Amino acid sequence: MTYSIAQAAEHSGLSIDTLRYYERIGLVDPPARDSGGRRNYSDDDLGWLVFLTRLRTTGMPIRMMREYAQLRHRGAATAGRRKQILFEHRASVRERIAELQSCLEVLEYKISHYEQIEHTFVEGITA
Amino acid sequence: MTYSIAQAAEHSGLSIDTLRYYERIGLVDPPARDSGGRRNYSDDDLGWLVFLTRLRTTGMPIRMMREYAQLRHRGAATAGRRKQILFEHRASVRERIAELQSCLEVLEYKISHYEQIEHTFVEGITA
DNA sequence: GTAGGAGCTGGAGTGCACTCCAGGTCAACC
DNA sequence: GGTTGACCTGGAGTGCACTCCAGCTCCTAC
Repeated sequence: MTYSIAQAAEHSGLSIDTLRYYERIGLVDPPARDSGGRRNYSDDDLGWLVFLTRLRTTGMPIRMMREYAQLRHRGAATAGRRKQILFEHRASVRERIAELQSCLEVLEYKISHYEQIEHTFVEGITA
Repeated sequence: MTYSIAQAAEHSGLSIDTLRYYERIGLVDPPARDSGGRRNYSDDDLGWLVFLTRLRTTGMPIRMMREYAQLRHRGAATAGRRKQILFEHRASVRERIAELQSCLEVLEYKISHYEQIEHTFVEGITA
């Protein structure tokens, strides 16, 4: 099964321009082409694209994704290093979640502060 | 108690340049100045700066922080709108956390995959 | 009184990750 | 065979959030 660039974009959630951009910078291997020179993405290509979007969503910088892509290209011998990258990235994602949760608490506090103001205001009216 | 720009930077975790930049774009009110024209940040100024860093950490875009800052400047009448902004932002932070957590699962899965490869490899050696 | 260091200003430059564009090709349908 | 629409290329442009710089002033300590 092969997919046009529009279908690959649809499936991965990336834009067509971003797909071509990722190819240019070496994040994805150039996909096969049809007789007219158009890209034909394979299921494997799509799988990799989807994985990339996960890494991107978690804030991995493109240069690190590229390093990972290049290691992957060099085969099984690089599995250790790839695992290490994911390992470190997992730690940073966990940190990020913790950071967001702590900021969330500040937000909760502020919101409750506004709710208290509103409450006081309503009491002021009814009193 | 007042603070130099270096102290304000230290306390807020923002750089000196960023403090001046935030002032230029209207994110923070111009602080008082000493006789030599140097900025003197008050405790209130620092509190606001710290709150801004929380919003920034959670990914609030600067234009939204600026809207909030402007509303704040207009006083109590805008409290409702400010609360609404925080409310909506809280929802987006929660979504972001959920998104990160779901990507974290993919990462866990990938890492366990690499661990399985290593395991197989070790078995291959010892067998 | 001068050397050094912190701070000042307006404006230019940076890095990231896209996003858009002009001008072209190609296949299919009417 | 002409039009339409998807896709192609290389390269330029965008938006965000800083970050850096030159050239200056001011205060302090020697």
